[in-house]
Amino acid sequence: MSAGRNPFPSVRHDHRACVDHALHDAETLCAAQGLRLTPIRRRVLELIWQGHKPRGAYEILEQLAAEGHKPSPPTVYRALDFLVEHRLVHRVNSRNAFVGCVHPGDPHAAQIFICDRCGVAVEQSDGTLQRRILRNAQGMHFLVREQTVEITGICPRCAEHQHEA
Amino acid sequence: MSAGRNPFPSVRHDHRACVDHALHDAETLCAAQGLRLTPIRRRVLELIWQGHKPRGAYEILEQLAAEGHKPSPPTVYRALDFLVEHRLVHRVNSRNAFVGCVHPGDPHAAQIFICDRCGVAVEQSDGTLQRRILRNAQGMHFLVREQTVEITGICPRCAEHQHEA
DNA sequence: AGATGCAATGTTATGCTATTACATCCGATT
DNA sequence: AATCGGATGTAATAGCATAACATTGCATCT
Repeated sequence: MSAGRNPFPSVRHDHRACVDHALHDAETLCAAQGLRLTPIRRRVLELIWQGHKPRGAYEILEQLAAEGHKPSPPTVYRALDFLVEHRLVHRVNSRNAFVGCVHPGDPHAAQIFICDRCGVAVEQSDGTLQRRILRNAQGMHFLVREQTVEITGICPRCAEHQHEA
Repeated sequence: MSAGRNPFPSVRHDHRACVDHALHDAETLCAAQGLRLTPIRRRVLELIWQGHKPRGAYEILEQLAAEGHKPSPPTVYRALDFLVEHRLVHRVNSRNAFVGCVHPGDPHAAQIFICDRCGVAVEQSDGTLQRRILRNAQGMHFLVREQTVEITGICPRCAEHQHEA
């Protein structure tokens, strides 16, 4: 997945490795925690990892249907719920979509950067930022359950190629 | 609106003052910028400010219908688009809802704290936090268009009364 | 007045996102 | 075999948002 020190995935990165890595991590994590990575859950995770762009539930649904499974919405949403709950994917609220988590199982608070042009999303976990949010919350006696930080804009690759196309 | 130094609105705060203030600010801002705060836009803003809980578009729609207006979804969404665009309200992505902005017209990046129990949302604008996000983005050559920070949890009042109810 | 242009609103239909409620299946345990 | 619980199947519906096109109403120019 890496393409130098910029976390944005290069066009040329070995994406198969991303997928393999994600699935392997998921299997390890589920085995360790006694969770069942069923075929559907595994397949949904795999579809989410087809790229670095957040995928909608119905997009996944259609791909499964194209394969002959023809599941119904609850089936997909249940798989997504499982994956989100166990921190294998992040929900991207600003897009109503789901993207693979790069630190699976880790109870981190991610910051997600999403490109308006190409749709690619990358995740960062700035502990300092996270702590600042927690500190602000404490300052008003607010008990944090979840924090979501989503930043939209133009990714480096699209910025470079802005003159083209 | 203020209830001491904690930004969470007290049960006893003078909410009429919140609404009056918000509407007055909106009128001033629209006048200054040559924008038209039409009756529908004004009414939608007023409905959003009926409380400090984010309100859904269809919730607003139903209230308007109850008053005899019977608008259709696009009418409400157009008003909401206007209010969001001109920074009179914030969209709360994690709830698909809209809440009044306490710094109308100001191009700030807000952090919104939302109580899971009572639904109240309050807004903070921590410049340090905002700059940290921008700095992180710059670090990966990402051009920020918009940043949304939403924190869910339990507000101070609900935390106090957790033993009750 | 009449013509023109533009922003706002009305109207109809539809698309996309998500959940409720209930039935069935299947493997593990007793 | 009986039972139990988690996972999945199925049908219906709820909730959120927009596309496409018609109409209105006001400002401006002639």
